[in-house]
Amino acid sequence: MPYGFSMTKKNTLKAEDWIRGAFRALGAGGPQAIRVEAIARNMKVSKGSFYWHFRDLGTLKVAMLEHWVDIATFETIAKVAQKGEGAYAQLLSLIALATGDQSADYGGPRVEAAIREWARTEKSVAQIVEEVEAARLDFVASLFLKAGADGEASRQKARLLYGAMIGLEQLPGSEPEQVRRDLGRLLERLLDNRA
Amino acid sequence: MPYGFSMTKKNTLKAEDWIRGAFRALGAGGPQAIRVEAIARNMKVSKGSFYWHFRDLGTLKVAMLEHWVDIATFETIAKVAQKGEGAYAQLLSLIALATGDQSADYGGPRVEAAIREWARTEKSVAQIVEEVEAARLDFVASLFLKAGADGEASRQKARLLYGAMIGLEQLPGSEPEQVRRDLGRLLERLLDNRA
DNA sequence: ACCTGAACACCGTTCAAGT
DNA sequence: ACCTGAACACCGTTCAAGT
Repeated sequence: MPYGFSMTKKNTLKAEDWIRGAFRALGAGGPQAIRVEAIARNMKVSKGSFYWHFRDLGTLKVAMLEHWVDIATFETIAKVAQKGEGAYAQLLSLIALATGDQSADYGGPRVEAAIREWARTEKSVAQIVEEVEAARLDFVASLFLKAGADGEASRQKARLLYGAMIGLEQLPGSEPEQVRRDLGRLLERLLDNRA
Repeated sequence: MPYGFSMTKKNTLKAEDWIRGAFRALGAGGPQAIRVEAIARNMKVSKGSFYWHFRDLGTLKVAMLEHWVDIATFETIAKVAQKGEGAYAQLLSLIALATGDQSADYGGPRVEAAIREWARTEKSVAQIVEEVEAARLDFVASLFLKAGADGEASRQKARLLYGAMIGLEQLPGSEPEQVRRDLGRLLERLLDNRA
């Protein structure tokens, strides 16, 4: 059995498994669904287990946000940057990363929306989201720059593309493929140096 | 017995008594101290009583904020406006109202600070506080206008006085009389039309 | 090392029953 | 009309005891 799929493996958890479980709860039920007891129930484990891995609920939340910052910003940026096939291909793969992976453990549109909702009610979270957003915009702008736009135009195009990503994902009933197609079209318009 | 002081009266409460109890909790323990059980304990009454007066905790919170808007804005403004002894006296009585009444049931610096803290974590509250702040600034500016300042200067002076009120009150260990004296001095400088 | 299970001290909400 | 008291279904946290 070469690839260790998910063969029910062992039943001992790591802190990361709790973080994964917490993200599932966040994506499914929003920020206030991050509760020790409920997550434990879903993981079919006693809540006492949680306290072996974390000091308390606050620590888990901080860990979640750190994780999210890494995955949702740096790791994604790194993945796209490593493709190194030119700006257009990189922008396309960014769109794919941002719209896909609904089943992803730590991310995907559902978690993104939940974190935005979280930020609406907790200022510490709002601050983190703001920073992530700035980093993402900078990165997208850098790709447009590489594609030939000048400084100001690249930031403008980045805002349009990124704004559309957020907005389209939050449109009720928008399917991932639809969103990806729309974003692809927008991207073409933005790269098309007319107007 | 002409004046009904607080002769332990009867023991039947009204919705308003719960609101008063909730404000005491807010002033003493901050926004997250607004809990049915804890307030009931302090009022020496069963928490079941609460549910005769309010549908749920959320309803109480909404009622508190409505009350606060009335008291902290319109009622104060009305009180000051009715003095009608000229702008200077009105500004002084505004300062007295804003700095005094630490023991007030629904207001005073302590509650003001707690509500500001509440606004930091709940956006609906933040919005209300913003509106109240705008109304207060408008009113203070109107007094400076009446005192002879022109439009822009009156708004500037209003911001300075109101900002100082908030800031001085939050200074750790600042006594009400000290704050009132400082604000009085600032007021003189602001009315003094040099500079 | 990792987890269970029970315990503790809280919550909000409901509701029959009392006055 | 207003309140009590108990009940229910939750919480977070701790900790001895198990493996």
